[in-house]
Amino acid sequence: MEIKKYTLKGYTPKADAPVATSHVEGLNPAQIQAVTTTEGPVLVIAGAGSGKTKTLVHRVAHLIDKGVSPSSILLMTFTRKSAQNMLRRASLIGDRRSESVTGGTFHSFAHMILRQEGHLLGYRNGFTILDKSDAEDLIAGVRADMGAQKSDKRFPQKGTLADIFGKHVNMHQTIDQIVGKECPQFSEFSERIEKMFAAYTATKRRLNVLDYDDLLTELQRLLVTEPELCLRLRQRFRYVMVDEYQDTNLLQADIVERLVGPGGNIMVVGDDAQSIYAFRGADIRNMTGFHDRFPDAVRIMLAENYRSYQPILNLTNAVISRSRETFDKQLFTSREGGQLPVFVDMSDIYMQSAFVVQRIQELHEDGIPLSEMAVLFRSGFHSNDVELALHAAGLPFQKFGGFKFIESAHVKDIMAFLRVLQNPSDTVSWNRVLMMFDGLGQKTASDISEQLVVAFQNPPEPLSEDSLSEGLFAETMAVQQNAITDDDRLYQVFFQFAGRRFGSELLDLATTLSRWASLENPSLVLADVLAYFKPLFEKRYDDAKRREPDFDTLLHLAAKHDDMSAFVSELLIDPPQMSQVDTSATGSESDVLTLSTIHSSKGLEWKVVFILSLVDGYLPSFQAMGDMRQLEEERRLLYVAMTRASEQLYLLKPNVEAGWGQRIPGMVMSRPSRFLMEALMENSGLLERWSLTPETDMPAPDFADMAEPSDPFDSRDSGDKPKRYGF
DNA sequence: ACCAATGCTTTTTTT
DNA sequence: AAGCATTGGT
Repeated sequence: MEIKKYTLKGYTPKADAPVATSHVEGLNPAQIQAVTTTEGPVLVIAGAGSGKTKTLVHRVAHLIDKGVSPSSILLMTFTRKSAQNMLRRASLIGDRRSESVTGGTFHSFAHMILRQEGHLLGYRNGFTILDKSDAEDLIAGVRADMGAQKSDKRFPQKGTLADIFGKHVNMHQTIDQIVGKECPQFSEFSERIEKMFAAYTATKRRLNVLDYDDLLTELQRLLVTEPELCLRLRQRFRYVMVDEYQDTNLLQADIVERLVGPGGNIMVVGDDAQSIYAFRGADIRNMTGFHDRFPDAVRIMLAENYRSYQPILNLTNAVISRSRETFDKQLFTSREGGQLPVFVDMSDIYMQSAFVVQRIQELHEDGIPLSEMAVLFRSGFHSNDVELALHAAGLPFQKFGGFKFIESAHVKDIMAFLRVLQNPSDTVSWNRVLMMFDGLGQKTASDISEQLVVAFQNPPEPLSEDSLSEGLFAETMAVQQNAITDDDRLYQVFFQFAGRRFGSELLDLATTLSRWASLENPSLVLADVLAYFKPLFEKRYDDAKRREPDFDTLLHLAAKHDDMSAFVSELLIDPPQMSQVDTSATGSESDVLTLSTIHSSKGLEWKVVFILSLVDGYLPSFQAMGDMRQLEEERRLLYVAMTRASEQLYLLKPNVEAGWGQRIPGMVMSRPSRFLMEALMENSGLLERWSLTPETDMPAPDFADMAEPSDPFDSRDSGDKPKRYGF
């Protein structure tokens, strides 16, 4: 008889009685050492699937069990979601106190501190966060102000400038060094670029905005310039743990070091073989040089794999062992059996989609839930065709990575309204809002927003400084300068434009904004904003119908917050990573397939994993070819993807037309990823090859020209019979 | 001078 | 799908 599950809403179990047994049961010796070495610096090298999360979870529980206050534990993870997951798990084996552990990303932690202490650096209360494209817009403004013509191809574009600035702050190198290394063709401009960086930084201050990198640099500045605060934080967070340490950059390591202080308790966990974020400044020396920073660090290695069957590990080990760098661990497992990873080549991506759909349906019918299967790929758009096929087949899925909905233009429009409420000096958002009106373009918009900045930085009735204590003064100023309610500064500025085509709309906007500012609840404000925005929206986007469902998504997110500013900033700092959901088939979200970029799949696992388009040019990607270090990162990317699988791994290689790219148009990429080829040089038996046969009796495509003779994929020397696979 | 519509190109990966 | 440059309209 089947037992139906029934969830009691609003009911959470009482805290378990304190467990007498220690939190080391079911752990191996290395894991136990990691859990129980609580004092001093500890470096844990944790291979893929080695129970890293479990170890961290047990360590939190163990610390609390020992009497450490949960509020003195800080857990830094890659996404806030994974921090929450861990703490939830810790509460299951320990007690609910672990839920009050502080956990999150570097950025969210920095944000939290800056909201509390940012005034020490001169930030006003409602500072807003610039995402990448906002930052680029602002940089474009600076670039123009400093006399670079837009069309001046010889001077770096705004995106390039943003990259240079980002690397400069994250990698502890001068702009000149970065330019020389990353884009030597711009070397002659490095002085001007440096000046622009200074101007950009000054502008952000003036506008009371921070970009992503500022969250980190400003936290660092705070720790340096406010020794008292630094000490206070050290005393508060006595036990610091950092997950995915291989993907941190020098700036983050510096923050950790200051936060921990000499003699502090720090555990970092990472895997040098899974470092995949060097492109944004991650530096593996944080791990390899950990001993130099913390000379008495204890080093622990977790190499036993509890996730995958041996045949999968054999292949992943072969892939990573060809790396230029040396990794001193080979994963092993005691999980017996398991099937060989499967390699399938196809004539095109449509065949690939058909295979994915059909195989998933079969496995699903065999009883594997969709939630235990994932389709992984290098870049967001690689899954486009598979998505169509899944939709047509009625298979529900969710997609992670690639384009995020928070970045789409219409969502940014909506958020711009909320952001000017929070920070009336945010000209980037003002420009977005203002340009929605007919007859109001870039020039007028930036004129108006510049006036607004001035107006809001000079309150109509300045307070006399000596009448108030210093602290109270700062606080009052902050409130004054951010209040859009009950003052006529908006009207004063907008009124100058009353005669223009958009004049009446502007005055209406001022009234509307004041009304919103008086509402507290994010859901209420958002609902009102959406109603106001809708006519503008429909005029602006000819595909408005397709975009409109996002209104509901946004309302849904707003409902989770009761504070406006928390809603606005968290959407940027901790964006919902899901970029697309298709549950049209079932209407429910209980059992859905995962599609994900490899980057977003980090730390997760599935029984069955498909890796799409394992073709040279996609993985490794074209852009990475020609640079040894980037190429090695691509290899590790493949390693990460393959080690997500616990039971079945399917490697798919369609021929791909390089339609749009830098490369020769019409070129067909048909060679399997070089990393696979290399891995199979010594032992081609690590894989099983399937060949696909169309249901109709069409002649099989000819792959003979795809491979060179020495190629392990050459069908001429594959002795075993290819498996027939019908469509 | 400024705005808006059009047509071309460009697409890694993410906090 | 969004950015960029061009062009035509006010």
